[in-house]
Amino acid sequence: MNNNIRVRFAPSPTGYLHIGGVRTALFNYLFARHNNGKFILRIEDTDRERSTEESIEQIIEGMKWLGLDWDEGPYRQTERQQIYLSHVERLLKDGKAYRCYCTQEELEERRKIALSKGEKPKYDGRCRGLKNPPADKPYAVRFKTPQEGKTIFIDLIRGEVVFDNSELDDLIILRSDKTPTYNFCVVVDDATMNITHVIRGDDHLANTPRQIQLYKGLGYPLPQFVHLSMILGSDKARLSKRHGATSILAYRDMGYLPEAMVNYLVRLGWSHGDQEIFSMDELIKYFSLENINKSAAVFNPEKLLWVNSHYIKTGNPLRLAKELRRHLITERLIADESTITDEDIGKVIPLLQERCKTLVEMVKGMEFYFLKDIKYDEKAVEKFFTPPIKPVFEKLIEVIEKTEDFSHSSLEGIFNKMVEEFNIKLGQIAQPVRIALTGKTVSPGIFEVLLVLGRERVIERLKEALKTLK
RNA sequence: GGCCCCAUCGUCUAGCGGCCUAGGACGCUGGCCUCUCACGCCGGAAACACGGGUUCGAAACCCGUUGGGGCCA
Repeated sequence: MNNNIRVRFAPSPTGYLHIGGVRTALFNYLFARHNNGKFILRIEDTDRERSTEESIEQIIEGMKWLGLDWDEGPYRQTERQQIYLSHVERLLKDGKAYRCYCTQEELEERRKIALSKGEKPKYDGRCRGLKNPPADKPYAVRFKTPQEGKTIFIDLIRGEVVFDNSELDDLIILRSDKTPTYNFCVVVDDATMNITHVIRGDDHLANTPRQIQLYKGLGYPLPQFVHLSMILGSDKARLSKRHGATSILAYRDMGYLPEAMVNYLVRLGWSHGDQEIFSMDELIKYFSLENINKSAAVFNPEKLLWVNSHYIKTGNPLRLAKELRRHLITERLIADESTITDEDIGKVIPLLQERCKTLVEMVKGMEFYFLKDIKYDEKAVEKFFTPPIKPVFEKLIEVIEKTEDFSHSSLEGIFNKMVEEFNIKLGQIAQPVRIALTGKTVSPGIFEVLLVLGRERVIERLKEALKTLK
């Protein structure tokens, strides 16, 4: 309907891309896509001390991995310094801002005094109407903020929010070192980029009245504001490293799928009836701000794991193979430049889909398929490679070698016949064979393993096992 | 400390004044299935923070309390 909608995700590149940030990005993205609007990526690297190129690369890598493609940007604040400075000039010229010659030390001093008297540690506005400004002293630029009345705005998920202007002080917009400040840059950026909906974290709610005053001072129309509640850790404190991994790429490396991350994160604060699983297309179709929850949400790793296992279970093997390749390489099961195809990798995947909750687990489970030499689990050998199994293996090799039909049903028939012949239970054959073929007591179904390895490798491995039996 | 925001099972949530003796999902748990491990299937325990109003009727509306979170330094 409205194709003029423009939203942005504006991370500061001072570390990795946080999953809280991802959720904010996702909500912006879905809102834009649902409304046929534009999604803009803007890097807020004003803080040059803490911003790094590496961090910018990580943000972009994370966004791409998740499939959150942007329509414009990435813009960078460091490339927009002139724009900020010209806006400062404009405010000075219009008499809406003034030079403040107070030093850090003086301000600190006054703040302490105010605090000790039990007063608000607010700037006293002493440079506001300065008649004779000192000629050569360094100065900051402050914005003249109204001291009376109220600033009222409608937050699209919280409703009316009211702040007393007396709470606001004259905000510094340009530091004495000529660098513009955060709140000022945000407003100038959002205004000049024609952002219609500012969708961001709750932590910016209290900044909004100052920003609104800046919009007014600069004569720009106000955007709509939408403040998303925070993601908390299990102790209800703001989610941080001490709650575990918070970097999106860390989750990728732990074997989570991007569709699982998106699906889990979107359900933290947003819902569509009782539905739990959503494709990206469904999310775009259903997403709306009205269904966003006001309260903060606790990040729950168990549920994320379940969502991930769902996507592993239901994923197309070829699609999973693409994502799995990265992990096979880090686990050194295939070489970096391996020519193995996704189709090849995809052959084993169906055997593991029901059994793995992460791709890292899947890689573990696939070792038997890629490894040339099987290393036997010691305890398993002790328990299952007992003398009575020797004739069973010998017979099995013989039968498998001469069977024409190397299929699931035929193999099942062969095993069943052995069960009768040796008067044992299926498990008593399956377990030793499993160990011979995979080295472990845990694996996919035994017939599936036989099939995926193929007759030659099966016989090879059974013979190898026989050697250890003596 | 001041200001702002929030409050349904342990967790994510449905609920937008009567459909609620509160539904779903994760997790937990009892059972079934079974060649291992899983998957799956059937069942169970588990919540409207508290106190006042408003109303014929409140989980839902208003006020307060408590608790949690955020911003400002």
